Amino acid sequence: MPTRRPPRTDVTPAGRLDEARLHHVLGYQMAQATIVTNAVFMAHAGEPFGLRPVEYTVLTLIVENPGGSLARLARALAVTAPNITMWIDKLEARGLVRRQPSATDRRAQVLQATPQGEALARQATQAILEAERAALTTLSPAEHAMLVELLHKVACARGDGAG
Amino acid sequence: MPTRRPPRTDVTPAGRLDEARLHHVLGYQMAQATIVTNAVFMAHAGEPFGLRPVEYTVLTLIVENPGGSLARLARALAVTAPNITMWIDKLEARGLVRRQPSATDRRAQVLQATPQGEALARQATQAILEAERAALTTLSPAEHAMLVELLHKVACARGDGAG
DNA sequence: TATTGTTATACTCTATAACTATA
DNA sequence: TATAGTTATAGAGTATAACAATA
Repeated sequence: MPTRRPPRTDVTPAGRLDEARLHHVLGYQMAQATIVTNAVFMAHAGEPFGLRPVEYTVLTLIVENPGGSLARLARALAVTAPNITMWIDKLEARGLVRRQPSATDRRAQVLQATPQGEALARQATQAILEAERAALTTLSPAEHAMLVELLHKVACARGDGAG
Repeated sequence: MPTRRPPRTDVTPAGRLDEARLHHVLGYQMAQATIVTNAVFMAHAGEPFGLRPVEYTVLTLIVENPGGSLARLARALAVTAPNITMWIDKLEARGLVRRQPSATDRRAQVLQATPQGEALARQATQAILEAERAALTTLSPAEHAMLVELLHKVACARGDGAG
């Protein structure tokens, strides 16, 4: 007679550890899922294109919002001003984005992606979308789409007392 | 006549930036949502109980899996061995967990939470669950539960070619 | 030969403080 | 007085390499 094991539905994906109460903590599940999405990003976009997650996000937000300032970018990503300065420095040194003086506010700098930056962002996004779809066969297309929307709703809770 | 603004459904929660293509990148939405869950954790569990996110997770996994090894914990959290050693050092110095020699493997150390560690983990989990529920009024209870399950499915994709 | 755990070390990333310039 | 951006500096966190002990 084989050893009986109690049925388990709550386990960590890799470490085979119980997570009975932890299972319902959203922050914990976010961290565990981020392990997967980070690995997908690094393998299919980060390493091929030489981009860190933050660099990719910053670059793409600039591509999709030409003419934005560094301060607005810092708020969007919840990072500090010196931090954004550093990442823009790196992207500018690689010729992916450009700083230009704002026409309306002489304190501010306006950001714009170069043609190379736009091309890189487009290729990276394409690669990530395909890689995520391929990696997450555990989710149906409908579930995948629903997850994205639910996460967006969570993100929109920002400012409502969460941070 | 007021200035006309084009209707926008895809914007960053805080920075008011378009994210048309970025919107469908799961890793990006994960990062944005993590800003919220991290803030909730820090405000209601991290600062009150003096716990970093990793510390909370490590402690709770030990509470729910007494007798596990450091190596297994490292795999569960996808962190390196020296990293786990450091976090266990900190938790042990605070009297929250204990290391004990394994009875079956003389290389391994077995981890166990102290009564104080168990109490702290229980209180912290309670606080997080309540705080997340309170902060995410933008999600219905059903959506909240579904989000947790979808994230769990994503996390379970680990090892299937994602990392 | 692989695995467990530790130490030492370096690197990445982030945060804080102080500053200039402009609103 | 507040905001935009930069610089300098310190701190947190992580990774790598090398090692000892055991499987």
